[in-house]
Order: sequence, then C-alpha cells, then structure tokens
Amino acid sequence: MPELPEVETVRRGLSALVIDKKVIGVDVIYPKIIVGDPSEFKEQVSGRTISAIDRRGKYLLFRFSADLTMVSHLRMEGKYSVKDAAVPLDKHTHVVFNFDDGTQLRYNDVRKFGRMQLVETGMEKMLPSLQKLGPEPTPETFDAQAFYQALHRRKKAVKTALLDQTLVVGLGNIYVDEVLWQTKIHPETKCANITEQQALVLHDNIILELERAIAAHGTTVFTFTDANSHSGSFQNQLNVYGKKGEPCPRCQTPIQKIVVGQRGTHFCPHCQQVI
DNA sequence: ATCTGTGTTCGTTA
DNA sequence: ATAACGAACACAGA
Repeated sequence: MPELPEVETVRRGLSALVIDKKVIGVDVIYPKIIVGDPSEFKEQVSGRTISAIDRRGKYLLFRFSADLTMVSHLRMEGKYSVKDAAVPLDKHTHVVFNFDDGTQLRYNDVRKFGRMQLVETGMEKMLPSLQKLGPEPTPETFDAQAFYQALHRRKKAVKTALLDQTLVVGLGNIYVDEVLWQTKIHPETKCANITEQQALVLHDNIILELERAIAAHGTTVFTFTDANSHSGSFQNQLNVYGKKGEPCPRCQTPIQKIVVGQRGTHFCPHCQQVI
C-alpha cells in the first residue's frame, strides 16, 4: 500500500529520527529481505552514518557515509520504526540497525515482500528496477505532452499502464482509481484511445492528487503508518477506492468494483465510460 | 477448514 | 518490444 505519498511521508518522518546517527551493527533476522549476501550487508553498513534519506518513485534511498546507498522498497506492508534497544522486538521485525546512541532502526514487514539492497551511491540508477522508472509526478519533471505521446503508443488498459511505473512513478492501486475517477476515464480504456485533452487533464490530476495525499500524510487503508506509528488521513478524501455500492460523489450512481489486470478496481459506471 | 482477497514488483511465457 | 500472468508471503474474514 505504500504508494508515493506514503513513501514520502515515511521518508520525511524517518529523516528527522535517524539522520546523523551512526550504525554500529546490523541484525538480519530474515535474510531474504536482503538482496545479496547478508553478512556482507552487515559488514558494509556497520560503522557508517546515515547522512540523508532520498526517494525515487516508491523506493527509499538511505545515504550512508562514504558513498554507500541502501535502496529499500516497502512493497505492501514494509514499515520502519525507531525504538530504544530495550523495547522488545515485534514478531515481524526482520532487520535491525543498531545505532551508537542505544536506539535502533527496525524494519517490520508482515508479508516479507520488502527488499533492501546496497549499491555505491549514484549507481542505484543502474539497477534495472530503477532504470525503467518514468518521471517523478511534479510539474518540473512530468511533461504533459510527452505523457500523451507515450500513452498513445500503448495498447493496454490505462489503469494497468499507470501502475507499471514507466509512464510516471508513484501511483498504486488506490490513487490510480482516484485519478481516473477525477478525470472521468474508465479504467479499462485502452491507452491509445485516450484523447490529448483527457491525457492533459489526467496529467494534472496525477500531480495534484499525489500532492494532496502527501499533504495529508498519506492514506491509511489496512495498515499504513509512518515512522512514528502515525496514520495518514487521506482516506477521508477518497472518492471511489473501497466505496463499492456507495453513491458517486458527483452523480450518486453506485460505485462498482471490477477486476482489471488482476487488481480490484473501483469506478463510477456513469461518469467513467469506456471509449 | 479451506478459500479468497489484499498490493507491488519481478521473472517467465507468449 | 510489449503484454499477460503467476510467484513471492501472511493473515483476516467468510
């Protein structure tokens, strides 16, 4: 569930808690979270200080001293927290970074889907998963015309295309349903059938929606919380996600739920028609 | 008790 | 190249 707004919320909260802290040791409780050799991971990170936390798409980039970067993806339920070492570990804590001040950065993930990988700072761009990423959804980096042209060349359903992170990064299953509702586009519309006019509005709505969600500290559906265990509040601003059977806020037609590309998909059958 | 739904990315297949 | 689909996992709820 962490989509871009949730990852950004985590990044901001966590930055305040761990920047300038020095790691003196790492406990890897569930090794599969680490991409590569876990012992090498521990060895590499130990002794280094966290200088910054950046973000690219839904990936967190922990910057360690001396040009080491940890690329971290939370997938569905990954969470970070900072606790005193005396506080007992949670059942689903898989990696623990011990700081020299007696606190710990803990990685918790019920589903165990999240991954962490070390690379030399700057080289993260070369990882296949980051290399394929489209632009960040900001006015400076996300070009409306280029978006329309790229959409035009695709044949699959617009929802599926928006989820694959190549046209633009950051949308997941919740926000994609929301922006398509706002733009009055049916989620199964083939990309190539989207008009230039629609593409431009969709572009603007993607930027605005993600900005609004960040301002609300993300959406807490199911289990998302930030590094301080705080929930986001954007779920109060959702129009269609999780609203099956409830009236569309625009036209009162009951919201429908279907499956598109194996994903639960919410839309208004009156406002959003296939073209 | 077994089955389904939950979401992101990756690897395999067409 | 592009698209489609199962796998990786755990758990709540029917």
